[in-house]
Amino acid sequence: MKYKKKDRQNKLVEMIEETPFITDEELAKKFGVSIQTIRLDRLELSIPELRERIKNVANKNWNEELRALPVEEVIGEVVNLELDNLAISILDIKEEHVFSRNKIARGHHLFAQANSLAVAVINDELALTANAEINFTRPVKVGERVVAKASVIDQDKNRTIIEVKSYVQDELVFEGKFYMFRSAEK
Amino acid sequence: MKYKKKDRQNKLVEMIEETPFITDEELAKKFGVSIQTIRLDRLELSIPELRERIKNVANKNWNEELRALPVEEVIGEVVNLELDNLAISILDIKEEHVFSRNKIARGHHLFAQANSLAVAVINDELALTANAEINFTRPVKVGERVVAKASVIDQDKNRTIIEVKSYVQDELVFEGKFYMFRSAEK
DNA sequence: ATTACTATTAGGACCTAGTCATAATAGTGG
DNA sequence: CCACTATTATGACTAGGTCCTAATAGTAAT
Repeated sequence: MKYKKKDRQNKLVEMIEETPFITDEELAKKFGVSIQTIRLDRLELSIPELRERIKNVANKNWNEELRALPVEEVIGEVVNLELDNLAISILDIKEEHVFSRNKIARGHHLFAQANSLAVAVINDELALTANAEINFTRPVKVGERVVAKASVIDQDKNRTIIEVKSYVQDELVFEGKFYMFRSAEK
Repeated sequence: MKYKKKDRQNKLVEMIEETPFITDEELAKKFGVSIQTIRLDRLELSIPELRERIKNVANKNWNEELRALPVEEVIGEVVNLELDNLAISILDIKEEHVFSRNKIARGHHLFAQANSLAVAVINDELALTANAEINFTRPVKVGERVVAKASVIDQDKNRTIIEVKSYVQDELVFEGKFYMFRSAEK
């Protein structure tokens, strides 16, 4: 009974993350408490109201700085982007990313995050991966947050070399060198 | 004389398309008319209210995030599997696999097909990709069918090397060498 | 049991960005 | 001037909240 509040608040955070388009009223019903309690919880947890949450999700897609490349084409969430220079994205490893047997992330998700970030950082309509050398340096488990950092390390007429390093906390979990084709020269 | 009704409505459509997060009040100011006029205009043009517009953008974003990568065990359909020897899978490239701009398949899908096939061919509970060298030899377009063939080319105590070649018809579109870890020895 | 404290619930005033319905007024064409 | 459209005004109502105050319930320590 003592931890009831805590438990509820933890579940609340989870639930709102999963289905952010949920009203206080619906939440109150699900938890069997009053709307006021839900609102107190949100206040304590600094979770904004429904409309703000919707706006945030919508804004992700409408961020003017990111409009060079449609954001939905990047795996993970882009948190920083300087075209032709560097980019950073975050991918939270969830159940759907891992092998059910051992809860280790499937390689192709880490690859997808890195590869799509490499595409995003290139300021070009047509950016294609020609080849890549990649390394999975440490297994990533469910619940971990992978931060991928892409940086352009070489660039000539129509080829760009991009290095992507992905970390969980300070630990390197993936690194890759991507050789990309561009349509136009710089 | 300001804008005529028709003109204003045309401009209105444009403006809302450009900056969908604009209130009727702001629109009224921009056009120098009353809020009611703007609302009549929206009614005639069947443009939903601000909150609905935001919700639409948000929903689009949300759906696209959810379909980032398919969740199935193996990406593509396995048509042949001999454990510790070879495996073949087919992946039909659809709209959701390609860049909207040029209809070319995103590299990570080809990688995912190859990598998950490499995992599948290994007769082991725990098979992880350690590193890989990959080559995208030809862009794959929407509508094409990619056939991936994985074959074990070397195997020792707890490492397996797998070569995957992917074809569209007879054309090689992707090749990769995957260095995989296994938990148990053979 | 009394006090202290947290947790929960309740209520009201106010807010934004609308909806819908009704009515009055302005501007223009014939 | 009349008819008609366009515009504006007004009021009642809505969802999904915020913010503030106040009452009550439950538990813990003295």
